[in-house]
Amino acid sequence: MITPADKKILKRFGENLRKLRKDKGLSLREMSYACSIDNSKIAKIEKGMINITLTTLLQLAVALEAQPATLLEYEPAEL
Amino acid sequence: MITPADKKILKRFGENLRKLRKDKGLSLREMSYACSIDNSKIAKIEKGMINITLTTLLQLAVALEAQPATLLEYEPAEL
DNA sequence: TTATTTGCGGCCTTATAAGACCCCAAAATG
DNA sequence: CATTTTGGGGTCTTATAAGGCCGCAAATAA
Repeated sequence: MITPADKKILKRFGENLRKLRKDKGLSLREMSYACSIDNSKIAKIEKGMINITLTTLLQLAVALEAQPATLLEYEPAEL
Repeated sequence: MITPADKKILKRFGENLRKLRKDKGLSLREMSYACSIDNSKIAKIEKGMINITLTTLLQLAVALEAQPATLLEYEPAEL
C-alpha cells in the first residue's frame, strides 16, 4: 500500500530525477529512447505518481549516463 | 517482464544487501523488526528473487542505518 | 500563422511486488 | 540432548508497476 509518506518520498525522488534530466538537456522523449522506458511513464515517475522498481531505476541511470546511486543522492523530503 | 539480465542484476543487488546486513551483525528477523519488512521477504530480496520498489529500498536503508545510495554502491554484475 | 516538439494524463492488460503467515531444517545456544 | 534462533521456501490475496498506445494543450520553432 502506498502511504501519504511514500507519496512525498516519491515526489521528492521525481523532482530530483527531473533535475538530472534537465541538467543533461534531455526531453522526455529523448530520455525515453535512451533507456526504453515510455515517455509518459517517465513523466509519471517525475510527478511521483509511481513507485518504480530497482530495475527501472537502473534503466533511468543508463539514460542519464550516471551511477545508479546518484539518483538517490539528494536532500530527502521532510515528512 | 523480468529478463535473465534483470535476474543477474537483482542477484548482485541481493548479495550486496546481505553483506551490508551481515556487516551490521543483524539477523533477518532483527532487520525485519528494524524496517517492518517480513523476514522471508528480505531473504527473497537477498536471493535476488524479487525486484523491489523504491520505497522498499528506502526502508531497507533505514534498517541498515545507511544512506539509500549506499545500497547501490557496489561493483555491478557483468552481463 | 502553421508545424513541431514537449509534457503530460488516461486507459488497457499482464506481470509481479507487497504483505502476511506457515513451517521446516540446519545451526547455534543452553 | 533439548531449545531457541536463523535462513529461507511456499502460498494466498491484493495492490500496483510495467509496458504500450492515444491524444491533447501549451510551448517552441519555422
